[in-house]
Amino acid sequence: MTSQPVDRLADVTEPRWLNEQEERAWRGLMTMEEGLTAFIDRRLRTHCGLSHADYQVLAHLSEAPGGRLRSFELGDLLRWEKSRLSQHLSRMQARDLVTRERSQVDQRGAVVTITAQGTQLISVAARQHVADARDAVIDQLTATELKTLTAIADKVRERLAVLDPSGRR
Amino acid sequence: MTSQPVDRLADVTEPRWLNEQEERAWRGLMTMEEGLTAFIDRRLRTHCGLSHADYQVLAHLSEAPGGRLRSFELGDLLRWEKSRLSQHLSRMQARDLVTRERSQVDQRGAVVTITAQGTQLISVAARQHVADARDAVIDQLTATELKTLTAIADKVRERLAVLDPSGRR
DNA sequence: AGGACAAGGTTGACGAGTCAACCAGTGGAT
DNA sequence: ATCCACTGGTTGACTCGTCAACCTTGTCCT
Repeated sequence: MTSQPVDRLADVTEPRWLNEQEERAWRGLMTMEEGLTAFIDRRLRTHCGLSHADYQVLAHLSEAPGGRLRSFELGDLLRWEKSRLSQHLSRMQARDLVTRERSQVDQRGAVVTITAQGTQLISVAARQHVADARDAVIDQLTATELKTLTAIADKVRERLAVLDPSGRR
Repeated sequence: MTSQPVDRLADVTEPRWLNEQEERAWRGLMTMEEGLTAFIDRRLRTHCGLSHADYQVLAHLSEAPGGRLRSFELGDLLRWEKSRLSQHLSRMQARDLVTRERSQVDQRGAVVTITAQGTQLISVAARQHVADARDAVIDQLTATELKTLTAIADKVRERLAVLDPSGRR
């Protein structure tokens, strides 16, 4: 629109674009991500009646001692906004997957507990989930690729923590 | 590659759980995905006022000859449901990022065109996007990792196409 | 030509996520 | 004891994605 002093804004106006190899990697990653999340969610939904979000909530609860967690602990594990968690738990409570009570220790707080039905469901869903994970990803890769993938994920997560410390919360 | 009948039956009751290495890879991948999509979307939103979805629409349009595409072509590129596309385009049209007209060739169809403002915005956003992609992922990885990542993404996408042919459409 | 069926899009209702505002309880400082 | 900031959670309004129903136009078959 308006003419600018070129040198000062050099990297704003002309960044280092991706070369062919980088472009392929980036597009591939984005497309894989979209496809994979859609796939996982769809399978869980149609085979178990759980969304991926439901699954994650129940998974964390079922791994916790007594199948119960404080709301904020759950939120930290999931890295969800508190309002999202609150609303989601309301819906899950209505479906009899979890219960909520006031904490005895801290009157502000809520304790979330997985129900028998929730426990039942997550046990089926976990089998489905691991089978899908194998089928779509894990079993498709060599041992080397698996190791590299882990390394990549570690690096990126670490980097994101630096770039975006708030990280959705 | 595919499991035998016997395995399939066994899978239902007691699947092959993930070993430690596999578990780390899978959890790492999931967490990276969530973090990365959140990051990309947040940056685009706060720096350019575009959601990632907006970005993808405009990117495809700006790469098309004349900055225009039939609705269904756009849908195929994005792999979006047609209703999602329709609703999203309505919102983008209201924000003066695209226009829609009836196709002359096929009276059923719509032709979507990027506006001047849309062109302006995508050019800024693309710079932001590539900078973020570098910063969070590309520049963090070695050449080998980048190559392996591409290979992994290719394999997974290919596998997903087999497992989930509908693939969100 | 006529009728069935498919293709391209739109709409409405609903489930889900985000943001900002809010409320109640907690825990210091003074 | 009182004031005040912080923490843990909930609510309401808005945006976004999905599903099913629907309408119009094109296509094919006879």
